[in-house]
Amino acid sequence: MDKIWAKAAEGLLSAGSLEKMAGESVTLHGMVQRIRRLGWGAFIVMRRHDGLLQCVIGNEGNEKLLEKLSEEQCAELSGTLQEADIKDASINPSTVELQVDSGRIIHDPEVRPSVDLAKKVLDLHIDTNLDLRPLSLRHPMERARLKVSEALTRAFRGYLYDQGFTEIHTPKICVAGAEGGANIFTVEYFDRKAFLAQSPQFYKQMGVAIYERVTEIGPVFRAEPHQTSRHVNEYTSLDLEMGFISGQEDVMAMEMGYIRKALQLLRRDYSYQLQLLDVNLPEPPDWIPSITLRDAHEIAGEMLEEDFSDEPDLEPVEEKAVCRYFLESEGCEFVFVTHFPREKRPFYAMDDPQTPGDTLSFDLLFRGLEITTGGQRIHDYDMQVEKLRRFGLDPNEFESYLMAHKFGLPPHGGLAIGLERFTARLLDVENIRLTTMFPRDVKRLTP
RNA sequence: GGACCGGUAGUUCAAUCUGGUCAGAGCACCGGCCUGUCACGCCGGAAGUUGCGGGUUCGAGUCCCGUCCGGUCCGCCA
Repeated sequence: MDKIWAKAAEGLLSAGSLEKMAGESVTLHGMVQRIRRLGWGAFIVMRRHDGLLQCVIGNEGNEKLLEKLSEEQCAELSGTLQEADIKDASINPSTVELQVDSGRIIHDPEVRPSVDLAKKVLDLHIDTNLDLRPLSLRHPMERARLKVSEALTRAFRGYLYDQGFTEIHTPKICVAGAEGGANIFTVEYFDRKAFLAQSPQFYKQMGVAIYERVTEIGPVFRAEPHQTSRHVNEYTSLDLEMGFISGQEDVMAMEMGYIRKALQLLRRDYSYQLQLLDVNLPEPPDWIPSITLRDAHEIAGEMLEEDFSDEPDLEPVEEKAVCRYFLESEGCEFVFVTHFPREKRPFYAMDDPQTPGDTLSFDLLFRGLEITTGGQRIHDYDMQVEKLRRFGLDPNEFESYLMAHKFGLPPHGGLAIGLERFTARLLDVENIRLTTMFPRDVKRLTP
């Protein structure tokens, strides 16, 4: 019998700890990001798990290594960590570099990279970038984007856990769709047809009666044949649903709390990525303006000198105009829009008793793009059955869902944030495919 | 599903409108030089069936038709 010792894991060096190790002898692994050869030797920039590290190697005694060294090799370098004056922090966010004594190539790639990963900015056509995703994501700036995306999920988990939410995992293979309108993918399920989840909505609502507050981070699938920079057919949804709310404002406040947390976490733990990507991070807001859809149409109408009052939803140009208005007037980059008409919202949306025809629902706009939809849901069984009928749906087909209502549900509401969209607007990236690791769209199923 | 745009070295682009020294540049690559670079620098070299098929023409990357592939935007939505 062999034994795997838990403490063995502690022997793995992290780049974060290297700064404190100046003067020590270490052996480090990494992949060769770039090589700058000079007459006396070379600078080797090693790509490691959380950053880059400059390594200095002289010719003497290392002739063979230097001759064979090339990009994307896996290498092991031994030497002394020493203080370094690094001009460009994107090369090395640390304050040390490795003075190499010896090294070896652990693995040599079959072919050289077909794109120039050593460039500071990976200047690729989006199509080339996506086709070569396993390679292009190795570039420091490309992988930094997904690191920011990680921060947003970390903050979501952490904040909601602190607020008493339970993280759940709901099925992605379903018997029916939750969202009206959006097309749904069909899959073969043994001898039956099943569908890919468009949203964890039903299960979140059931979860409210179980844990009172639930959250899920998971994939959702939309079979819409759209071809735009803000749509993909599989994306990551940051979901929450909470019981005993007094109104949708409670849900909106919870979202604000999360956003503040996310921005604080980014500032605290992701300064390397933010600097590398030259991110203009918003100040954590103390409040966010909230307007009705009618007001939004009016504001957009004035900004664009066009009449939107008959539109049931916000046009993309309106989203941009409304955001510009509140940035200029209030200095705020977030805007809530509320009271969407009944026909534009799913059957589980609570109707507003004050303004017939409207629902207690909201969107959150950020930098010109809708990144969230949420609202109060129907908790009363009779009310839900009646609304299903009004939508032309058969309540019998929603029997397992309606069990939640039938056996009692607290007043509740929730929301869903599009992770890739939030990340893209935060980073000022035009196409959400670039904030998706392996995007799925109408044309793309690989890599 | 609709509208518009594009496809030229490994890669990012120029030359297309106005057909004729128009097969060009940067980076990557190969060779040489460089004792601190940091998107290193300097000198030299190799690299393209201009997506594919057809047509017009003395001549097509360029104009026309077809076809394949892709992008942007709209409907819808996160």
